[in-house]
Amino acid sequence: MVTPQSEDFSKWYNEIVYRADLAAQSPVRGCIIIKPYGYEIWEAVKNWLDRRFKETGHQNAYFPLFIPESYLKREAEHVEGFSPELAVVTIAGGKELEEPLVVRPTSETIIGEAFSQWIQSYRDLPLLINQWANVVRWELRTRPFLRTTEFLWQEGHTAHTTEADAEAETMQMLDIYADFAWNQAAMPVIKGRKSENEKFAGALRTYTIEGMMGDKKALQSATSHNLGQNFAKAFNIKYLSRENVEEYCWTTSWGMSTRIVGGIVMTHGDDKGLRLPPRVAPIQVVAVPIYKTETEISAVTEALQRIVKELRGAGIRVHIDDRDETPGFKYNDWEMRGVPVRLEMGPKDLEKNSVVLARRDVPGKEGKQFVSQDGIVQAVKDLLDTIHHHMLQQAQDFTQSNIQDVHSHDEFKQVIEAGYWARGWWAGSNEQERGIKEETGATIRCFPLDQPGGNAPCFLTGQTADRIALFAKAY
RNA sequence: CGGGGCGUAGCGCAGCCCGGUAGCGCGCAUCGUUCGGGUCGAUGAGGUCAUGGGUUCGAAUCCCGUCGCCCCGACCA
Repeated sequence: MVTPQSEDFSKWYNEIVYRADLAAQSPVRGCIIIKPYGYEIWEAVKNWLDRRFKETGHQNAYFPLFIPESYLKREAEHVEGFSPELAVVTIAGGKELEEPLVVRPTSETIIGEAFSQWIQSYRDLPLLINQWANVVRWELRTRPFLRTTEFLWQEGHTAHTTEADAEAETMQMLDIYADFAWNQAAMPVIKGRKSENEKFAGALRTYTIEGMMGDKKALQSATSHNLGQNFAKAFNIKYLSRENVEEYCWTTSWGMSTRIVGGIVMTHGDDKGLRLPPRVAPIQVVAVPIYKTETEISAVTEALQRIVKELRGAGIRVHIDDRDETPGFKYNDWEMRGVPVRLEMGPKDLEKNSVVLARRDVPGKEGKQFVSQDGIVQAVKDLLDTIHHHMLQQAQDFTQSNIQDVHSHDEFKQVIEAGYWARGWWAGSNEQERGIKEETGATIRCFPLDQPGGNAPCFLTGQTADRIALFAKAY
């Protein structure tokens, strides 16, 4: 049995990560071993995103893990933002290095340097590059997947001729992330813009998708930055325009990381374990044969093999659990590991030409149904789809019912104190935003892109505000 | 960096106060049994007790130091 979410969410999360076999602790502080089952979820993320990146004209490349320390310093805000969490190599090959190398915390700088050489003319633009990589940030507090010292991600880096083009790229990638979250991971994230305090170090504007986890804390699930000309100026990324004038590029960067695996766990998991959204689940259907005698074993196995072959032929990811354990043990085991559909087949099914399909998202008898073996492929496909939508709907209901509108400072404090997200008109300063954080622990998660429009008084200052902000405690 | 906890079998822990040469549960292996919601039994394998030093005839246990990891905060994807 796992610690119930209601008792200690954090403890629940840790237990799930290890017991569902997603990851293991490593000998290195803050670093985890991503085990095959967890890595397969990441591969699902990766494969989907990679396809979308390529469809939208991006190409993959790979840049060095090490970055000359001086590069980081070329963009003032950037170095200030990242220097506290850098790992720096000062000795290599038994000798002290002339210039220390930082292990990349992100690659704007070294890619910016490359871009400055690659780009000469407006004909070279837009330049659309992505890299799949590991990065290192020496965070003070780590948690499996959500914040590890080393993590995997993709970082897109692009250069454009105009601010409008850069902004369009930034939004396009944000939309792809949101598409992934909603339609693959069944996470109803909210798209929005970061406040000045929360934006990426060195960016002009940062956009984010924010998701509500099972404990109502917010998780920044991906970000997309319009870097303006900040990095172009710092790294001399210039092009010659059609009019033969030298101009600075407008650049963007955007990323999603292995953090999303933690987000999936915390969005969907329950007290029986993990619940994986079907489209990212490494195993979509686990087949459990049921039998008593030798004759039954061969009969059931044979029929099951046939069904599984059919399902696999249709592109469904099926695993047969033929371990020498009792069915009950297997049910619990696969529920812990979050497999969306369990297919049971036993002697009774052979007689009736049926199988049992059990849904992970609907507990107990209610989620079980007998289905004819004829048309099993379509039935399973439909069921996986139904499960996806049901999980999305559940998460959406949960998110919506835990966001409260606030109109005054007192109301705000109560709402945050009670663990909800607060939504309210905001015209406060950066200072006042920091004050709120100090006072309640909540930060502006974003200014949602979806705004009501018009004006209303700021809940804190009473001044006329032209936009609403979402506040929450965050991971 | 502040606060707390923990290092003993693959995992989770007991033993330590009151020194005498290591034990329980799970897991693992083999055999049998069971099998539509965590079967049951038998046998067996597996440990430099984190590490350095000290006290002692004798240290997992007492004393001093070191290292590491985890959890809670501040920093952050």
